[in-house]
Amino acid sequence: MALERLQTLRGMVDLLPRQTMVWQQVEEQARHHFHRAGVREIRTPLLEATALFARGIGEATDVVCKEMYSFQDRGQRSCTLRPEGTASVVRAAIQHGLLNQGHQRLWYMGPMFRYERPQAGRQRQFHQLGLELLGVAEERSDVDAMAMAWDLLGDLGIQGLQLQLNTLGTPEDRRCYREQLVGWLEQRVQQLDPDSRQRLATNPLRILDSKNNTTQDLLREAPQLLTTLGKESRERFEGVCQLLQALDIPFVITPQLVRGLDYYTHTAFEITSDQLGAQATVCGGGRYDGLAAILGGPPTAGMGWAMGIERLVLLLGSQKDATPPQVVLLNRGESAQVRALVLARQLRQAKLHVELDLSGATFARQFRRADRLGGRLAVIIGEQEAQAGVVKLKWLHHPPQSGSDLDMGEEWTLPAAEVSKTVERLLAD
RNA sequence: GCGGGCGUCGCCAAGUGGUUAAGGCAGCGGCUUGUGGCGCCGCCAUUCGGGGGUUCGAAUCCCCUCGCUCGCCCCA
Repeated sequence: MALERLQTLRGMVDLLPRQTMVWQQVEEQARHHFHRAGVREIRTPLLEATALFARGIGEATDVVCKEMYSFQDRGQRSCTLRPEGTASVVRAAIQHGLLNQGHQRLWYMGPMFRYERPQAGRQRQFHQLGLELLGVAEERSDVDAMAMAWDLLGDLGIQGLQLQLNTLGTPEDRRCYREQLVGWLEQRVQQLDPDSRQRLATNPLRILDSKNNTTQDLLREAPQLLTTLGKESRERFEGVCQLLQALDIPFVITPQLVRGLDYYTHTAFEITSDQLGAQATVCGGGRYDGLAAILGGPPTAGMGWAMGIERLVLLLGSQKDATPPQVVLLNRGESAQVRALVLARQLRQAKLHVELDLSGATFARQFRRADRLGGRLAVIIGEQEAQAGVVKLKWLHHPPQSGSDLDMGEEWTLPAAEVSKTVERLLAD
């Protein structure tokens, strides 16, 4: 009877060292980006009261009704691992009175959880990078937010992206349109695919997004949200489009872009890639002017988006090895090992990237490993050097072009006290 | 939740009913009692995701199960 293998839960993923380099690159880029734009970071708990998401995201949405990781804690409270970030950020802003202190420009990054069947670009624990602008209703803020997403992706060097734009109007616009659409579709139920029939009762707007071809053909004749919008909503949308044009950001209007979460109003958008397979959305977001009030706060305009970091990393072409060390410290013999330990610390305090060989293997092995690591300079301490209070220096690869006085293949012996300076000088050339 | 594909060593991978389960990479040890990037030698899966069955005999066939993966769905 074999022991049960302990491994990650389904849909949960370990990030190994060769992958974390790319993640760090994304994280750093994001930090700089937001910093330059005056957006400040907010960190909220992974665990929240279930009611926050039920109310904020919408009881009828797939996320809430089938995808949440919910459980009772020891105090019989219903808790949920956050499936997205916006509800938490708005909750925090309300709870701490941020909404009474002028508008807020906030970003976050961290794990989210949805109980779904994993596939390419979709995991049960995944990571999002998000932006929320609270307290500004201006069309300019919609565009500012979208521009930040677009430019961040651009700076990361991601190609082949498309910005898809739509408007959902006000809740009244939507309600009105929904009635029209449902009325129109009910007369044609027989022509609908089973999925869409189901949705007619639960979430009729999502039918617009159906991938069923005959349904899509049928929908060509259906009433359009864009044409049933109120005047104000329509003008607002046109304003947003013009501002995007002013920024030279290309976009396509996609009337069937509906978004899954209830809280969206007016602007809705997605940035998609043609290289991600079925899960093509890299970034999604929109305006959610009603959310703060739904969560019990002061009525507050809101605009935001989230990016899936796993999908970004997929697009970045994944893996990078660690940068090679500048110095590798080879050492063998009891007292030499102690000296090497001390020296490694000194060199690191001098801000050098130092790899200390801890294997105790023969020098031949240690050289081999140093070479494979791609180290530049070898510092060698054996018993003889340890006795004499010296170390040896040798290039592992060709010295920098500017005629270093230590030649390739040559070795210098120098007092331990001078190593730090000499190494810095050699590497600086 | 529903379909399709797959599961042999840390990684890649041969093997499709018959005695000891190829090979490569990585790792470890040696050739070289203290000098690498090359080479050579040796070691590294009593076992083929797990369980049951068929058979004289199974990694190879059947059933169940778990996991991975792709798509539907949904979205980041």
